[in-house]
Amino acid sequence: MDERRTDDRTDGDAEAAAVSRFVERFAAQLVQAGMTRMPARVFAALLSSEQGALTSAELSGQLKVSPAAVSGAVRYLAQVNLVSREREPGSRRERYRVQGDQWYNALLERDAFLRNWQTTMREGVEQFGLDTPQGRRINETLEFFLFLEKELGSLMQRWAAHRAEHLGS
Amino acid sequence: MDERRTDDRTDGDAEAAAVSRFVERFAAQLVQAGMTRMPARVFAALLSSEQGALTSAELSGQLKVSPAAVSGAVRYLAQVNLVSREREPGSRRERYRVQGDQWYNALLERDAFLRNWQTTMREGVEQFGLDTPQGRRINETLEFFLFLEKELGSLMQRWAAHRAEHLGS
DNA sequence: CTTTAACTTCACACATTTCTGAAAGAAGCG
DNA sequence: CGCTTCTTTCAGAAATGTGTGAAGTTAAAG
Repeated sequence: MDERRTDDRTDGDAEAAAVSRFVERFAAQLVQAGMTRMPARVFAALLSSEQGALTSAELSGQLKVSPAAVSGAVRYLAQVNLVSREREPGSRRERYRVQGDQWYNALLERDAFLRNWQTTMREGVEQFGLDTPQGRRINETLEFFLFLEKELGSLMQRWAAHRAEHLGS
Repeated sequence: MDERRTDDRTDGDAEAAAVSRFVERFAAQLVQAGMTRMPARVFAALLSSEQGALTSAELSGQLKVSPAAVSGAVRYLAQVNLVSREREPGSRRERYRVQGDQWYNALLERDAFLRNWQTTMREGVEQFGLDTPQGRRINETLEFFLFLEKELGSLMQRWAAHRAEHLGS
């Protein structure tokens, strides 16, 4: 173990820089996977925060972006259930928190995608008919999506079990 | 069954329009899932083609885009193993073909993603340490990715079995 | 070895996306 | 009930991405 966290707060700046490196690197990978930049950065920052929650001002400062940008990013993240909003009682400050079951939800959200794709494929099969090569090819894709939907359900159940066994929370 | 394929080639235009609708719709969904537009359109067109393969000129004409655009799209698709290039012997024409195991490969390609993410998460865990909430949170994410990698492997095996059983090819 | 057909590369124009600053909108506090 | 503080909305500037046309490259055919 090298220079990680020089005991609590001996050097806040270096610590902050290290956090920033991790945040930006993770965010970049999320972007690569299709997420837009600002939501990715906000999500990474929240995941790296001690409490798993930060205020708008904290995010704005840490990521060096305007409050408006944070607002937009949070709106998106809340919509896809990766982040929840908390009103701190007795203040107009709002805290944004990463969901404990973040990726779980993110994957489940893929189900909606799969449904849409299945619909499209079904229409394709109808249009071309199973007596054409195209029709059969598209039908196989449809079968794959159906298979995937079924499998992802049980996969997430196994994850929930695995998680409960290995980790307290 | 309504107006699908009025027996072979009675009305090529209407048929072409119907194909185009399917292609564009499917492409739009691929775009929504993160693929760039032109590769998505090319892939959808190939999937809907009778032979599962088209020449550059055919794609260019059908999608109403320049050869340059097709070239770029195909380069990408070949890179991610969704399409293979075939040289028609005795002609400078090239045919692009959808892989039979398209989605299979697309998913396997995700493995590379997972590895990268795992690396980043491991660094995060090291940086924060398991004695911090952040560290534990990031560690759980790492565990999830490890779990996912393992599960996806067996999932694809099951698909291969399922496919072999239900379909001839 | 030249011609010609097909594909590719590259610079640029157009379109889209993304973030900011300013103004308006909520919500506690005096 | 108005003041203050935080958040959101919106128009526009800046950055980014995407497809085209023209020139360049490769390879078959004469």
